[in-house]
Amino acid sequence: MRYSKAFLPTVKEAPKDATMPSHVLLLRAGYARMVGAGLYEMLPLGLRVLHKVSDIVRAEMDAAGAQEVLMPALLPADYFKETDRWDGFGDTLFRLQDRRGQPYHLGPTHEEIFTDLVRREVKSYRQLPLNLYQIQAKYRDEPRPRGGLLRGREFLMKDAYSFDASEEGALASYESMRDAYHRIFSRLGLTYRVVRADSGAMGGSTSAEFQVLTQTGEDALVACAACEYAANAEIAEARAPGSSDAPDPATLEPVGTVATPNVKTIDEVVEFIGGDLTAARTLKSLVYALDDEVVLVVVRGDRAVNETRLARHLGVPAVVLASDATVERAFGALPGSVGPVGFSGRIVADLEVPFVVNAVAGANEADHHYTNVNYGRDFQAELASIRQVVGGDACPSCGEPLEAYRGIEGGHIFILGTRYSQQMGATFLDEVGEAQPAIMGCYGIGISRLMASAVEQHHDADGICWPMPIAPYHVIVSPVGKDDAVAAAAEDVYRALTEAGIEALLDDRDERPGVKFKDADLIGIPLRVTLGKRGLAEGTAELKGRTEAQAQAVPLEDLAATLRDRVVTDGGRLRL
RNA sequence: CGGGGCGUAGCGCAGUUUGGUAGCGCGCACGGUUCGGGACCGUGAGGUCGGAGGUUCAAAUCCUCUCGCCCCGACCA
Repeated sequence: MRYSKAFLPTVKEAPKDATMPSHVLLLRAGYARMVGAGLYEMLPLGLRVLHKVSDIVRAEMDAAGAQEVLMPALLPADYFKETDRWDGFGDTLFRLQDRRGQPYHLGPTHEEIFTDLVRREVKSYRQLPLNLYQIQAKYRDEPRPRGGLLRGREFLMKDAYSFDASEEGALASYESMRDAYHRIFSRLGLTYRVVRADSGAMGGSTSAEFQVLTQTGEDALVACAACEYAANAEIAEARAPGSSDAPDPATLEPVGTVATPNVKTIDEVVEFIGGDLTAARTLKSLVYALDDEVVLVVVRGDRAVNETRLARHLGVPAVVLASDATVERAFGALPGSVGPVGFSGRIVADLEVPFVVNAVAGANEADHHYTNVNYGRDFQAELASIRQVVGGDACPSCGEPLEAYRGIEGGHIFILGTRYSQQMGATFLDEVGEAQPAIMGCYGIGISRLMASAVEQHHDADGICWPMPIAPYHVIVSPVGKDDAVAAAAEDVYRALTEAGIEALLDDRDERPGVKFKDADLIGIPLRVTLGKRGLAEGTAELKGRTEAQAQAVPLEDLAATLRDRVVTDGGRLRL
C-alpha cells in the first residue's frame, strides 16, 4: 500500500472522550472512529487487524474440528421467548419490531439460534459431536459502554457452540476448545492467563476465562509469576501461613484492657496505641447479618474481607454487613469496638488469624480494646480463607509471590450442559433409540476486544507496538529526503518486499522525516525500513524494530530475505 | 439507575462569573523558504456556539425544557 493513497487519517490530539490507551491510540492512529456511544467505524487499518485476528481464530477453530457458519444478527423474538431470555435479558437486549409489529432483537449471543438449527437438523447420535461457530457482530445495550472498543454496544465476536451425545464427549469438546484457545492467544502475541472466575448465577458448570493481562482491564486478577495459578481477585486465595510460623506459646502475654476513646478504625487504633503496633498485629472484626443470625468475621487488621469467598463459605448467595443496631444488640457495642473475645455466637476467622500474636482487638465495650489477644487461648473460630488477596501474597499452589494484575476478558469457555437443548427440545436418538438432549458447550472470543486488548498490552509513549501476527502491515518503508534516487530505491524495495510476500506500507508522501517517523511509530507497524541518501551511497537501508532503540544497516540486496526471515520468526504470515 | 463533568470551526480549547459585531493552537487550501524525529513566514477558507422555547433593544453568556457524550459507582453472556 502506498501511504499517499491510503485512507489513513492520523491526528496529533486525541478526542477528549478517550481515556484508555487503546481507545486514544486506535483513534489517533487512524484505525477507528466513534459514531456514538460504543459504536465504531473500522477504517482500513483497523479492519486489517480485525481480519488478522479473525484469520488466526478461524484457522485454529477449523483445526479443532469446528465448522464456520453465519447466523442472522436480526432475530425473531420467538427463540429467546422459548428460553425465557426475552424477559431475562432485560434492558441489555436491543429490541425492535418489523412493519407488522412483530418483535425482533439484535443478537447479544446466539445459543438459541444454534440450538434451533441443531434441533432441526440433527436427529441421531451418529451426527454428533458437532461444533459450529461464527464470527459476527453482537449487540448489547450495555448500561455503560466504556473503554472504546473494549466494551461497545456493537462488537465483533467469535462464538462457538458444541453439541455432544455424552458428558464425556462434552468434556472432550470443551478441552479441545481450551487447547485451541491457548493456541489462539499465543499466536496473537498476547500475554494472558486462564483464570477461574466466580461462575455467579449461571453457576456450577465448568468454565474458564482467558484474561489478557493489562494495567487497565476491568477485572482484578492475581497471577503467580512462577507457576500457572491465576484467579479472578473475587475468588482468589493465598497460601495460609504454615505450621512453622505457629506462635511460640511462651511468647503469649496476658490479656490486658486499654481505654480507647473515640477510636474506631484499625488505623486509629494503631495510631492511638502507638509504639511498635502495626495494623498486622490487630484483628479486624466485622459483623455480617444472615437471615437468622449474625456472624462475626475476623481478619488480620491490615486485610480486607473477600465477600465472595465469605458468602461461599457461609453457603449464601451474598453477604451484607449488619446494621449498627443489630451489632449493638448482639455485642453490646458498636462497630469499631467489637471483637471475638467473649462472643458466644458464630465466628469465622481467616486462616491468618491464628498467627497474629498478642493482637489488639475490640473489647465489646465502648471505647475499649483488648491487648494481647491470641487465637486458641482467648477465642475460637471456624477458620476459612476469606480475605482479599493482594499482590505479594503467597501463591496457594507454589508459595511464590502472587502478582496483581488487571485483565481484559478476551475469551470465555464453558460447558452449558442441557439447559438450552432441554428447554428447546434439541434431542437426538441414542444407540438404543431413546431421545436425549444434546450436551452443549459454548465458547466466545471478543475479536474487536482483543484488538483493543493488544494495544493496551503493546504500546508506548509514541504509539502502538503491534505484535507481528496481527499488525496491519509487516513493514513500513520510509524514504527520507528529496533525493530522486532515494525515492526510486524505495520503490524497488517496496516491489521486492511485496514480491517476497511481505505486507509493506510505502510512505511515499512528500513529508519531512520527522512526520514520517512519528506516524510510523503511532501506527505501530513492527518493522521500519528507512532509506536515505547516506545509506544509499553505501548500498544499505536501515532496519529498525518498533520496540528497538537502535537501527541496523542492511545491504539492499539482502533486505527482502532479511525481512522475510524476521517477519516469519516474529509470527507473521507471508502473503504469497 | 445514582453521583460528577462536558457539548463553541475537522481535532484540542478560551470566551459564560459581569449579556454588547465569535477567538486561539493544530489541521486544511494557496505562495515562498526548509528537509533524518510532528519546520518557518505570509495569505486564506471554515462555526445556525448540541437542540427547542423564554427573558431582553440585544443571548455562546441569563431562565426552562430537551438531546448527546465522558468519568466514578451500580449492573454485566
